[in-house]
Amino acid sequence: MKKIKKETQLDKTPKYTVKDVAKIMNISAYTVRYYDNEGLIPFVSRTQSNVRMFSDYDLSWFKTVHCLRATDLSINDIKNYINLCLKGNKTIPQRAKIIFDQEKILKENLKELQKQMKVLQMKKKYYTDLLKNKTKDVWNPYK
Amino acid sequence: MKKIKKETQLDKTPKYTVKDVAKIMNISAYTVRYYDNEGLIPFVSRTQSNVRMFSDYDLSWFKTVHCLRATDLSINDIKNYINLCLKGNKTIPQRAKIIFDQEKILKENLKELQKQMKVLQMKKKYYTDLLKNKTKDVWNPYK
DNA sequence: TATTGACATTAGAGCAACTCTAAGATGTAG
DNA sequence: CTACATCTTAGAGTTGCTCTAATGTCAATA
Repeated sequence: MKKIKKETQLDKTPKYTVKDVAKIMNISAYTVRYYDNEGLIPFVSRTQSNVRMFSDYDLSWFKTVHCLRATDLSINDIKNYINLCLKGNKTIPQRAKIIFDQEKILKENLKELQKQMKVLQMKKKYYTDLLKNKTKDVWNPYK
Repeated sequence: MKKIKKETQLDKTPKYTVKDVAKIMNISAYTVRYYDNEGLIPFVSRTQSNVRMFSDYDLSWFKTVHCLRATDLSINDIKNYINLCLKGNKTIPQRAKIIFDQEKILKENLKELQKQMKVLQMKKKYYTDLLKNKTKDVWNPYK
C-alpha cells in the first residue's frame, strides 16, 4: 500500500484576541488592527459582539506579513502578494518574482547596514580612546 | 626638535551645491535641504543669491548624519548628538553613550534582519521548487 | 440591580521622515 | 531679451504606524 503524506493543515478555529496576537507576534495591538483593516489578513472572524478572533491560520498570515514588512516591502505590495496567494497557482510566477526581488533588496540592505556597523565601530573606538584619555577630542572623521 | 603631528583639518571652502551633495551622499536633494533645515548640518554657507554651498567639512557632517540615520537614530536624537559635538569635550561621556547604545541597537537589528533573510530564503526555495514543478502550491508556512 | 473595571470597537487626529508641488528668484546661453 | 535650467521657500501629501476619544460588551463586586 502506498503511503500518502497528508497535507499540513493549519487550524482555523478562532482562539486569539488582538492582544494575544500582539504578544505572540511582538507587535502592538494597534498594528494588529491596522494590518487587519488594511486587508492583509484574509477571513478574520468576529464574535457576536464584533470582537476579532484569530486562528493559527490567521497567525500564519501575520508571520508572512511580518517577514515581508521586516524586509521593508510596502503595505500595498504585501496586500498585492496576499491577493496573489489567494488567487491560486496561476499566480505562482508573479509571487515568485516578488519574493526573489525582495531577497535581492534585503541582501543589499544587509550589506549597507554592515557597512554602517563598521563606521559605528570606528566611532565607538574614537570615544573609547577619548574616555581613556588616550586622545584629544579634535574634529576627525570618526566623530 | 619634537615632531608635532598636525591635526587633520577639513576644507571649509564652499564648493558643493545641494545636487552635488545629493549625488555624493546618494540621497535626494529634498533630503539634503531637509537635513539642513532641521539644523543637522551646522554653519552651511550661502551665496549672495541665497544658494546653499557646502564644503568638505559640511560633507563630513552629512556622513555622520547618514550613518546615524542608517542605523535608525531619530532626527531629533541626531540633532542632539550634533549639538553635543559642538559644545566641546565636556560632552564626551554623553556622546559616547549615544554611540555605544546605538551600536547595541544596530547589532540587534542586524540579527533580526538575518533571521528574516533565512525566512525569505525558505520562501525562495518554496517558489523555486514550485516553478520546477517539483511541488504543489498548497498552503504551507513557507508561502 | 447598579455600577465598576477591564477589555473591545471605530473614526479620525497626530507623528516622523521624508517627498513633492507651486510660486517665485536668479543666472546662463542663444 | 527671452528661454530654460536650477535654485529658493512654504506648505501639502504619503506611509506606516501610534494614539485618543467616544462608545459598546461583559463579568464581578457592592
